[in-house]
Amino acid sequence: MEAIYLYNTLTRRKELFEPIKPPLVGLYVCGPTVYGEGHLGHARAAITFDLMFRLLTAVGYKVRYVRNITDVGHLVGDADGGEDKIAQKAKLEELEPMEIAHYYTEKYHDAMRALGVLSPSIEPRASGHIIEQIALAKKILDNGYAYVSNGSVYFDVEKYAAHHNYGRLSGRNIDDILTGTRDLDGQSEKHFSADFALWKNASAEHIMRWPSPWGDGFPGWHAECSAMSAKYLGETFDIHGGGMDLMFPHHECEIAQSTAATGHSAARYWVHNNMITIGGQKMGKSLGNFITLDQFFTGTHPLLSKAYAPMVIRFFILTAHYRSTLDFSDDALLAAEKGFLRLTKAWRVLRETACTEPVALDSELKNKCLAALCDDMNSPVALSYLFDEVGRINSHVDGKAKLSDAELTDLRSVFDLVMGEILGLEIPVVEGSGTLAGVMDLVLEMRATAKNEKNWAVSDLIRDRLATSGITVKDGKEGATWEIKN
RNA sequence: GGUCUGAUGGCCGAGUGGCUAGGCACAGCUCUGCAAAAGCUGCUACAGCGGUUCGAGUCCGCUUCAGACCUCCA
Repeated sequence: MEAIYLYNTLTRRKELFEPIKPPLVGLYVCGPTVYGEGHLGHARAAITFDLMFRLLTAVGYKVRYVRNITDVGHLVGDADGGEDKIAQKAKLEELEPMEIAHYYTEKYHDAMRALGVLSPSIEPRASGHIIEQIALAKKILDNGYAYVSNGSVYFDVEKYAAHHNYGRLSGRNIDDILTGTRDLDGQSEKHFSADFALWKNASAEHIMRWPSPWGDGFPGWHAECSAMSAKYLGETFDIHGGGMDLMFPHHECEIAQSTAATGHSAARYWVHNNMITIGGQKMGKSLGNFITLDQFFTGTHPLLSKAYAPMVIRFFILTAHYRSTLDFSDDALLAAEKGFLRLTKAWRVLRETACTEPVALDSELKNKCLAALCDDMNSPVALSYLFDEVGRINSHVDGKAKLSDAELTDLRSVFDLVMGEILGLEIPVVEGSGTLAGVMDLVLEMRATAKNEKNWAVSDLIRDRLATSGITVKDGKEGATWEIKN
């Protein structure tokens, strides 16, 4: 099995990945809070860990990939009167909270499918695990790391910090956290503002509520991931992933919760993807500078010159390493689209000319690509190796430098494996079948006749009119071919 | 203010001290009736200043600039 190296946020260095019980791997990733449209940032997180899921699987691991849906418990503000995001939106639109959650969950799934993101092994919802979250809060209470206050349960950060290292994931100093947060107004339910809710008392008008030993309420945001990861992956598991912006407080609190409940932290490797920026600034809800995935797919945003195929978005994201910020611009996307088209054209050639039988290969190209991917998922480098082959493939098509059958087969299996199986890219569908294909055959035949008669006026007219309709004619050595420009 | 990251050619973006990442754009050439497509060739950058080293984009220090987190955020 290929050795995989991953950058572990916990140790701030690249480490050899060693699962607890090979070949099993437990992977937990924070999914979306379903109260709004998905944007490019959601795509990046999903694609990053989709790549991890695919890579681990491809090298032989048996992965249980758990990615949650947060449909309750995510507070708008940390103030004591903080309202649940989904409940707030529901009130605004006079909908049942679950209608909101359902609507955006469906939209999220649609977008993920389009982006080639595989469905995880389990996709648990926070609202379906209230019992587990109550149990977690109880256990932490029993262990003395939480307190009940006015029907809510809060995690006692100061007490926890006295025995454990609170802040080790995010590199935060507990003294700074505590001294900086002692000045609470007397109204607060919390002892310190750094304390966070494990369970939240629901006020009379609050629409999302469940019974608990402390009265009606709802679970705190951080509790769900600890509860669900423990339920499906066990008290300790291999990898926990998520966006860098979740490092603090969310992931820090998760570690504290698990440690307070079980005596040890749950995940061994913490992996964080970086942000998408726009004009050098983080793309995000709070800044209001995000572009939704629907807008990309339809081209309906002032910053977009056109619609982009989901696969182009995926390719664009994979051209950067997951731990670097990736700056979005229409120009960058345009460039990515052209590059992607060039790469997939070569891939299509391989699909059409090379033998379909899978071969056991140990080619240099495959090894190079796998080595790059296994080195902390360096997708841009793997792609650069594939690009190196495009010239050879095109020369072969031009008849300038023939590739042997063995070479073609080898190239095809590497492209299928690396581009398809691991990077999850797909060749865009060309509607070159059925009625249209028949008509095009006829049109190109007529044009060929005109060309033979040196009737350039007619042949050029055909070509130009087709171009107006979005069809590009390309004259090759063995006759003309066509494709739909997208 | 605290903590942490980063600064690479026209643009995007890799680079684990030692020969050219790659893509897009651009220029020239080949092919072609013309064009498109494709191929070939060219384009050698690492914020600034010091230091370590036989050798630094890559390590160390300082400076400048940018960003992230410290509230919700993928």
